[in-house]
Amino acid sequence: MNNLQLRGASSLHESVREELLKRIKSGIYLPGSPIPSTAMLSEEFGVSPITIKRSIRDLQTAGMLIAVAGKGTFVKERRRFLREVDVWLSSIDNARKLGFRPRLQLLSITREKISDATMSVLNPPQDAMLCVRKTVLADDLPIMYDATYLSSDIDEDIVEKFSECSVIDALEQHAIRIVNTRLIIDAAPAAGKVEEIFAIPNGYPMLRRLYKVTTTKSRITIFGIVESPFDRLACSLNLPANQMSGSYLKSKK
Amino acid sequence: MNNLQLRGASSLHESVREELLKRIKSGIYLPGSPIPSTAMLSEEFGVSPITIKRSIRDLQTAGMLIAVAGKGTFVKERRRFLREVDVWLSSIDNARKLGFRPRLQLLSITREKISDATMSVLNPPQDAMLCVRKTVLADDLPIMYDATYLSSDIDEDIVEKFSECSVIDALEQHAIRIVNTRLIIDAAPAAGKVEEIFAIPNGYPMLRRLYKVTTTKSRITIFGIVESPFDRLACSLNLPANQMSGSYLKSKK
DNA sequence: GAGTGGTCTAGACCACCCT
DNA sequence: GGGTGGTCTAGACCACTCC
Repeated sequence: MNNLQLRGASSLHESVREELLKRIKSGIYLPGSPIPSTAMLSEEFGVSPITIKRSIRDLQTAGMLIAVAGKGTFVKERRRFLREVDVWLSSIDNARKLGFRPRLQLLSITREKISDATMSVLNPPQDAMLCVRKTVLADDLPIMYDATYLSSDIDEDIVEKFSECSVIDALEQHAIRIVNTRLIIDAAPAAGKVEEIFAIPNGYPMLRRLYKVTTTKSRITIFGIVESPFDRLACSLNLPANQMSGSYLKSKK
Repeated sequence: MNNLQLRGASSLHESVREELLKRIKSGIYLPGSPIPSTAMLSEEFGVSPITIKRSIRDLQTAGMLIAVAGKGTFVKERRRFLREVDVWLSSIDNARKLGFRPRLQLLSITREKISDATMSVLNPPQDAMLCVRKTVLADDLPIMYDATYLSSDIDEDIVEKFSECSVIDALEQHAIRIVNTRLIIDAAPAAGKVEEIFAIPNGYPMLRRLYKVTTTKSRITIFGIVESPFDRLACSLNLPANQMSGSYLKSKK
C-alpha cells in the first residue's frame, strides 16, 4: 500500500511529510491545486488521519501548503518579490519594475509607542508616535505589512501623504532629502493582525526590515517596520568595492 | 483553577500558548530554566496534556522554547548576533567586535552542484563545484552554517585556507581583491544537517545570506550560503545618501 | 524506577463549503 | 448532506535522563 520510510526519516509523520514534499517538488501536486484529503492520504499511506494532519500542519508552517477549512489543502503558489534594498526605490516602484501590479492599502493611523525589541538597536524615541499602518499588495496578494512611525508633531498634510504612498515618495513630494537609511533585516514571529493578513499560522516568523530614515530636516526622522512572509519576499543588495569600509581595506593589525 | 481565554485567542491551545508566552516575557519562566512539565501544566490549566504539548510545540517552532526528551522544556536563551553586512568584516571579526568568542569548525569538503532555487538569481555555474561546509560558533553556540562554493580547478592551498577561515580572510591571505559582493537575504526552511546542528524542528525557516563574491582574478568567483537561526542573528546595514542610486536622486519621470 | 518529552492511535465534535 | 479541515480528548507505548 505504501512506500514510506525510504528517507532518513525517524518518525512516521516525518516520512509522510517528506513524501508529500517530494510530490510537491516533483509536480505531482501542482501549485494552486488541492492535495488529496486527509482521509484519502490516511488510506493511501496506511497511517492514522491524525498523523497525516500532523505532517500537513508542519508543511503549512513551512509555507508549502495552505489549508482552508471546508475546502481542502492547497499547494502554495510560489512567486517571490526581490526587494532591492540598496537602491532608493520605493517598494511600489520596485514591484512595478519587476512586473507586479502593486497596490497600497491604508489600515490605520494611531498613536503608539515603538515596543519592538530589535528596534531598540535603532534608538527610537520613547514617547508615543504617530503610527501609519498599511499593506502593500502585488497582483492583489499581500506581500508587505508596513508600520511607519512619525513624531507626533508633524504636519497633517505630510501624514496624509504617508498614508497614501511609500516613505520615500512621501518625502520626495515634500522635497525632503534623505540623509541616511539604517536598516536591520531580521525575522520574528508574526503577531496579531499580521497572522490574519497573510494567513500565517502559529506565530510563524516573518522576514522583517526595520528602518530608520534620517532627513535634512532634523525634526523628521522616520522609523518603521516592514514585515513579509518569507516565501513572498527576499532582499537583495550589491556591495561594490569602492564603497566599502572595514578591515579588508585598512591594513589589518 | 485557571484564568485562560482572556486574550483574543479562539482556541484552547492558543490561549495556553499566549499564557505561556506571557509568563516567559514577564520573567516568570526564566531563560535557561525549565518550565513546568506537561503533566503539571495540564493540571494547572485543567486542559488535556495533549493540548499543552501542542502549545509547547508551537512555541518551540517559534524559537521560544526548547524541549529535551527525558529532561524537560526550557526557555531559550536570547542573545542575538548583529551581522554588519555593509562592512567588509569577516563574520569572525564581526563577532569578536561584539564581544563574542567566535570559533570555526570545518564540517566537510565535497564536490557538489548548487541546487538552491533562490541562488539561481545569482547565476551560479551549472557544473559541480568544490563545497566547503563549516559552522561558526559564538560562545560555543552555533550561529551560522556556511557552505562556500569554489570552482573546482582552484589551487589546493587556497581551498585549505577556505576551510580554516572566512571567505574574506582567505582571499586576503592570498592577496586577492574583492571587486563586488552581491547579497541576497531571505529565509528558507532548514533541511538535513542544519536541523540537527541548530536543533531546529520541522523545516522551520532559517535566515539566510546568499552571496556572490567577484574578485580581480577572473577565475575566482565565490558563491555561498550562510544560514542562521533567526533568533540568533540579524543583519544590519547603513545606506548613506552619497552612495545611493535610484529614482530618488535622479529626477523622476 | 519515576519522571520527562515524543509518537501514534482512536474517536468525537465543530464550523465551514459546496451542491 | 456529505465533504473538508480544526480542535480536543483519552490512552498507550517508547526513549531518554536522573536519582
